[in-house]
Amino acid sequence: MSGTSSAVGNARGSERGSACAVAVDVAMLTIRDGELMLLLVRPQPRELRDRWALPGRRVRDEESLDDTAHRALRELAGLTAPEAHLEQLRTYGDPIRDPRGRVVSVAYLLLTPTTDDPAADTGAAFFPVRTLGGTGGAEDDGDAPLMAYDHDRIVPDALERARSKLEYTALATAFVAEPFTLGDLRGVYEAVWGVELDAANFRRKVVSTRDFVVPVEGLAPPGPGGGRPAQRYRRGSAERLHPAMLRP
Amino acid sequence: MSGTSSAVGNARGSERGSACAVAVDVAMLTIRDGELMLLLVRPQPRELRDRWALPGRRVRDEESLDDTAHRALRELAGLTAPEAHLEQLRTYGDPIRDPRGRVVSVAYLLLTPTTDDPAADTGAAFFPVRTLGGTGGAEDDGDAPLMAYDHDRIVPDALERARSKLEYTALATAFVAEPFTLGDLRGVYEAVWGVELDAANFRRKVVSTRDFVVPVEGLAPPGPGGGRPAQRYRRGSAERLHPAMLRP
DNA sequence: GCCGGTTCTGGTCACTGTGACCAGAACTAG
DNA sequence: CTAGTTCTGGTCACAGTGACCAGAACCGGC
Repeated sequence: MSGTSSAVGNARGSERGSACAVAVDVAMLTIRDGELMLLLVRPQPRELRDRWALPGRRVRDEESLDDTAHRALRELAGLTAPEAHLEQLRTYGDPIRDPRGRVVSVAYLLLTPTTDDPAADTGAAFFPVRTLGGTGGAEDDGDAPLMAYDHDRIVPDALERARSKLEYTALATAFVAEPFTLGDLRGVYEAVWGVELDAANFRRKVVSTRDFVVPVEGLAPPGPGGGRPAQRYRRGSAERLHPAMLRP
Repeated sequence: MSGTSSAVGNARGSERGSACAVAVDVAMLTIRDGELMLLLVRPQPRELRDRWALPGRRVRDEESLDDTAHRALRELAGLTAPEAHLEQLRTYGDPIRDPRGRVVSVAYLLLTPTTDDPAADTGAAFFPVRTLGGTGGAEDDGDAPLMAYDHDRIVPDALERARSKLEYTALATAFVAEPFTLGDLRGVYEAVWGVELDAANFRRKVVSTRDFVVPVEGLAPPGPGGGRPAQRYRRGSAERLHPAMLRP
């Protein structure tokens, strides 16, 4: 960023850098009904109206990249995600992407507890990741939503990032609202990884990791179907898991 | 990248995206005499001539980001790194960085076996990472080279990426030329992590990881001071380490 | 040739963390 | 009350690791 590169200094004149457009695309993940969901919007170009895309906006002069990410969600889906975890995924900069000119896109990953539905007039919607195809899910079937641009390359990267970060960081807590139970947290891992975990072993691991979660007053009532009431927890201060919790 | 973001579609006119400059900065790491080294160059702006910077160039219209990274090395240090591992680190895009205008910089990490010295007329040089300060090295002393722009934020990120990637990938082999010995490979870990490893345990771990390294014909002669000749190896096809080799 | 120092290679042993599994606690639904 | 559910706590066998030891194969100096 800033200061970027010695090239800038020398030149403006002598260096042949073009003024590419810079955009931010956001892969917003959340969990609904035990399923990992991704937010998609309708691209604005006429010829792409039958496809889906990650919400994305051009970066403004005075705006940080993180701010652009939040603005994209607000403007294109009517959503705000103040509690969310936002991190850069990577930057996609192939010269040949959009015939109308070069746009370098900084992709972001956003993890958040279940939020409101997208504003109806935006046409945005949450899709179960399982149905997207080519994402490691079970149903790589044909009726996956068709993606615009190169977003079918960004989405798998975002999912892989989220899945691997759950292994060695305490980021799973970004998906649940406080207070939560260990069952809620286990549900996060199961939804993101698409596997079933042993409740007892999961509990042992989480509780034995210092400051991963801290118990708070009170018990959570069982869901429909019964079960013993569960201890409530809130996020702890730990950021990394040592050793990692590897997916099966 | 491409296709970047629905924003592009709608607008060009209606969307208020500015045409930021896009640059690539490269953190080139290699190992010399058992020490981890970072390539730095002299910034071109007059007022920054007493500082050091990562080699960086503006991205050209027709050029991929990866190509820009290689060109920066070639033009600013006279170096080519065909065998190297090149990966994106992250993108630095704070609005306030260079007073002359906004430049979004895509930082790259490049790992390579020991190469030639930089071309003398470029003023580029390799610095022991240990002497850079604030990088987890032992000597965070005052006479660390002064960095230009925000490159003092990029460098620690690059080092942390390299250190953590050695834990869970087979990337250490990117630092050694083939054929190599397990002692060479152990030297990579020791240089990057700044620790000493037990030779026997390291050997057990590496050899037991399928396709991490594969033995080749012949023994490497001992260095000065003696020692038993060592088996030669080449890189295997494995990319990830299961389970990870954690730094002590 | 001998001897200490070096590195490489192969082995043992105790300990940690994990997966598989079991069982009781505490609830819901019928 | 009973069957089914989830939560919580426990055992056991096993894999991987760190610490350590010892022999193999080389060097240099005496």
